[in-house]
Amino acid sequence: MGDAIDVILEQWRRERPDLDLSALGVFGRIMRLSAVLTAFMDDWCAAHGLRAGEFDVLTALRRAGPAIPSDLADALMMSRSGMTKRLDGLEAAGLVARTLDPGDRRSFVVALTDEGRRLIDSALTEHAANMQRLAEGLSPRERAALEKSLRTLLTDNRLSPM
Amino acid sequence: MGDAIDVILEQWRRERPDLDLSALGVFGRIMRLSAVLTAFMDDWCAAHGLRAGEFDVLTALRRAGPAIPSDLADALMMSRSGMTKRLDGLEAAGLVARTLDPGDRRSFVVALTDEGRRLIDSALTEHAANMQRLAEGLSPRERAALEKSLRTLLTDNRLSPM
DNA sequence: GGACGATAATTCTCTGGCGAACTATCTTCC
DNA sequence: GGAAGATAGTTCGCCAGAGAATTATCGTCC
Repeated sequence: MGDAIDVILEQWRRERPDLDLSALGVFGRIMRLSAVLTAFMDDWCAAHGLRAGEFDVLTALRRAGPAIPSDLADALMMSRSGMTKRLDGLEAAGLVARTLDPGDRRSFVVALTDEGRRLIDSALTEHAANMQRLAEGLSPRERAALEKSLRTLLTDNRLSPM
Repeated sequence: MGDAIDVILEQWRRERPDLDLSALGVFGRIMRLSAVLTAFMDDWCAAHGLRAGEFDVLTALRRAGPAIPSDLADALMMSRSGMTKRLDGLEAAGLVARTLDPGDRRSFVVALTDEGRRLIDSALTEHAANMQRLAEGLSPRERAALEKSLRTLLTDNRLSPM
């Protein structure tokens, strides 16, 4: 009835009973789920001829509309240089287009091409079904409570100081 | 009263009302929390003269005792070649030692050195306090429910097929 | 007991992403 | 209106980690 994290917590209880590492019951599982989800998305994207990072850019553009590279980088919590590379690849693949930003000559507006929009729209249907299926193990009630707790952790950000 | 994921869900509702992407309320937050936690650990480890990956190896050895590189790689869900590199660094830093495995001449037993053990034992105290503090926003009740739901997601693994 | 497939670790190569520099443009402030 | 700092995007160099290939050893099966 336990998972890998239960084993780890038990090991800590044995080796360092003086420490309370029980919070790893939450954060350890979050990290592991993230790793598992990442691996899943990598595979799934590869099967659709995309890299996971590219999929993220396409979905961001699809749901929020055209954006400048800096805002995309912020939204995806990554560096601007990394975003430059991703956009290079997506542009070479004909999935996005950089056009001049009329309001700021330092910048560009990135938008989906027709092909990019078609691709992401068709992939999204399957993606939604995948996500739905992954969450099936939880009752609606549990899912709501889970979301609420995760939002709490994200929101009151006790991470900054140290 | 919303976070970044609430915004994203609202955007999807507007742009693709035909799709049910509500499961992103769970998985999006898990991915974001993981990114935030990773950034936190990177900074904190750097302040202690370690890389986050090295910290993971040291804690694995500390709680589970000496192990061979393959098992360490599996436990940390990473490749063996990556583990070789990490161990090279840790060995050069004098924090772990590879000794011959008497039972299998293909392999080595990796163990903490005295210095490695001292380092990780002292870091762990602060680490436990950090984790404890990060979870403070949740009541014990909420935390238990959160752990249960996360364990469910980890355990009934609907990820494999496609 | 020898052949053959599995496993352990390493090396090599490749790649995605980060940070630091750099250029161009914008904004602000006197 | 011009100097000074901030911001946008890119380039460059670097690094951690993945995967393929390699070598050595183990385990198994006849």
